[in-house]
Amino acid sequence: MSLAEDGQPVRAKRLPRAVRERQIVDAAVSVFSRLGYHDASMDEISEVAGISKPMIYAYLGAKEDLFAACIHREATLLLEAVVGGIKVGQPPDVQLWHGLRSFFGFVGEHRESWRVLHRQSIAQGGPFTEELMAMRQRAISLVAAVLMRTGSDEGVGEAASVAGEPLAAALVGAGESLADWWLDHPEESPSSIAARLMNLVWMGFGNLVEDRVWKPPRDE
Amino acid sequence: MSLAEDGQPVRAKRLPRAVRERQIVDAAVSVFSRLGYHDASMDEISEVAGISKPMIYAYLGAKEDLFAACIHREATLLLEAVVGGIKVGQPPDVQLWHGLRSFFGFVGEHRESWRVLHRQSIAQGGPFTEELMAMRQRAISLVAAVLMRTGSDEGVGEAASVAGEPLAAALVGAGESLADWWLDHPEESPSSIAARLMNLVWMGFGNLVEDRVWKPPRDE
DNA sequence: GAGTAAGGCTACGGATGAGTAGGTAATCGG
DNA sequence: CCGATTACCTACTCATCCGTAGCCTTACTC
Repeated sequence: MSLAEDGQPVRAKRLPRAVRERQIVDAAVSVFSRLGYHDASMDEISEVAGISKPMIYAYLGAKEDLFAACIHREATLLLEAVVGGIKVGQPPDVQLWHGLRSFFGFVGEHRESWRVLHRQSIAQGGPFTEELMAMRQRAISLVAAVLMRTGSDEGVGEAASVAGEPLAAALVGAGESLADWWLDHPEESPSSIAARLMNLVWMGFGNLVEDRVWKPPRDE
Repeated sequence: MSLAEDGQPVRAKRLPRAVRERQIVDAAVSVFSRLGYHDASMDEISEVAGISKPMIYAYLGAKEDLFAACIHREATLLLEAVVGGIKVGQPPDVQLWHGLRSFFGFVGEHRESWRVLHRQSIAQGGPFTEELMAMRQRAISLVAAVLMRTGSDEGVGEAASVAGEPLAAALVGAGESLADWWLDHPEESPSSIAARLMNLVWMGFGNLVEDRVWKPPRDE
């Protein structure tokens, strides 16, 4: 238990429910990220949140519910960041570029969120996967829409239009694991990571080995 | 406890240690894959293996050791499959194609192995990640070597040679998550999955949206 | 400034599951 | 055929940790 300097037990200051809920989810994301779902104990989360355990149960329910709340909040934030980064009316490669930059920008600034979101929720399976699947599906649709827009503008080829969704899935997957890889190689900048993936998926190795690379437009 | 039809307790038949160890690891892979590291209990593994729990401890040590043994065995098998699938002396795109096909072929026939290897070991972190990292690094080096060979043959461009390793990392990552995606969309064939990734990383979207696709050579 | 609702706490029950102690039966070298 | 070795088992101990019962205490409300 926490004791003040005079040895008296410390009671947390009274705060409105909304604020506490935020603090609790913050703490939970941090602990889940560091220890994983199972090794994270409700006791530790409550300690990090600066509050006692029964409050978590009162506000956010059981451990599963708490975890689901984490997933949901972080997924929403991530998607908003990516959607917000894309400017309509641009050519598709530029849209893709901005989307990737927003994505890696978010992951770079919220590594803990990403760790919980991707690694943990995938590994747990069950009810958590659904939340993640929903987000991934939205991301895939987004990418597919960008590609299809190109198609309708310029008369897309048969192969691409038929395979739009799975290709988008592959790209989203590539982004996910490159982000994972990045967790373990944190020295790179978000833009440089985004550029790597952009070159890989837009130009392809076939072009890259002959030094034909993709470059962002002037205005960045 | 297991009882025979006459109500007598059943004692497992005596078998040499090597055989039992194999059975135990087989059972462990299956249970870890289905339930995840933490929810898998040693009791259930012993039951699936058709043997009692102390035998596991006697032969393979604690739960962590058992899991590490699973990772190690499956990783070795996977890498051997991929390396064995690549024929030297072929052009780089064909080598890549064969490597991808072997990879997805293995994952398709050993979904349980892949689930343990990738999803579980990544999520657990700690000592298990190392084993996986080592394997991934070997895969990355392999891919990088294929790309670099192209470079020295045809005078590779500055961008590609500088970025060889990270690009290979991105490709390996893309393969990993496409395999993960595949776990949840099992209706596709291994070749079709491999072809998707091949097109994505070799041709790039830039080509695909204009219907320029990559096709395997005549002899498959 | 009493009443009350909402924020906060300590301390425990109960389940689960890792790991072990200590003993029995089958095989093998002599 | 007889130790000795090795395979194998049942039945526990002990720690961890989720979730809750029951009880204070602070701050608005009239």
